[in-house]
Amino acid sequence: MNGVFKALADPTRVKILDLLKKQSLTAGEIYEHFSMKKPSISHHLNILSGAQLIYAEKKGQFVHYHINLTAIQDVMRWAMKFKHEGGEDDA
Amino acid sequence: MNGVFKALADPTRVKILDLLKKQSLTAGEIYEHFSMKKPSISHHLNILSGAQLIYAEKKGQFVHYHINLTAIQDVMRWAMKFKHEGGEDDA
DNA sequence: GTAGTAATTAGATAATTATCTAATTACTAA
DNA sequence: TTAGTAATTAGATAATTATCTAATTACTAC
Repeated sequence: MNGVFKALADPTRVKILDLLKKQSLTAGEIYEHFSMKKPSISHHLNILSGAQLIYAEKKGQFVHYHINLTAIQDVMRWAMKFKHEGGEDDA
Repeated sequence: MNGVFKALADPTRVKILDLLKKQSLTAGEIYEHFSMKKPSISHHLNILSGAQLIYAEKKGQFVHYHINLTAIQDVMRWAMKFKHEGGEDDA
């Protein structure tokens, strides 16, 4: 989970996730939504991929990025487990 | 949410939350579970407080820290909303 | 008040991370 | 095979963050 939280700790990356949950996009299309340079976007995409929050699919010279909701579900389960199975003294 | 994710992005802080979900502890008691120095723990407690993940209660010369499950619930809702109300094209 | 303990604040340093420019890889199309 | 486009990698720099020591604040008890 640490990689996921680290990935989510940057607003640029959360914004990328918000874009990708609406529709899959190429690296270039993602880039268009930001004011930073392409290599910086690549860097963020790389961190998101590392955390399994997105995955890449190469098509010709384009790289399409897709959301991976499994990782989001992991966050949900982490929070749920924390909240409900949290402070038992006698497990 | 960004403050919360930033707070969760450090393993020490998540471990503190794990301790506090079992029971409330003083700063000193929390400190005992780690190998780093007290001011570093203070720093982490401060970040967790800032993210509303914990809150402090001063009692004499001790400061008792308590978990705040509301912030955890916010994480849960964020993930749930992301997952389920996510990619509508026509809202 | 003075000594002792709990905790934080201040200030410095080291480690990490975000961003940039320049160079490179991979593919497309004439 | 050369020119053009998409994307990443390499390497440098700036900003942020984690940690430390030293100093300070706040409280307790004699």
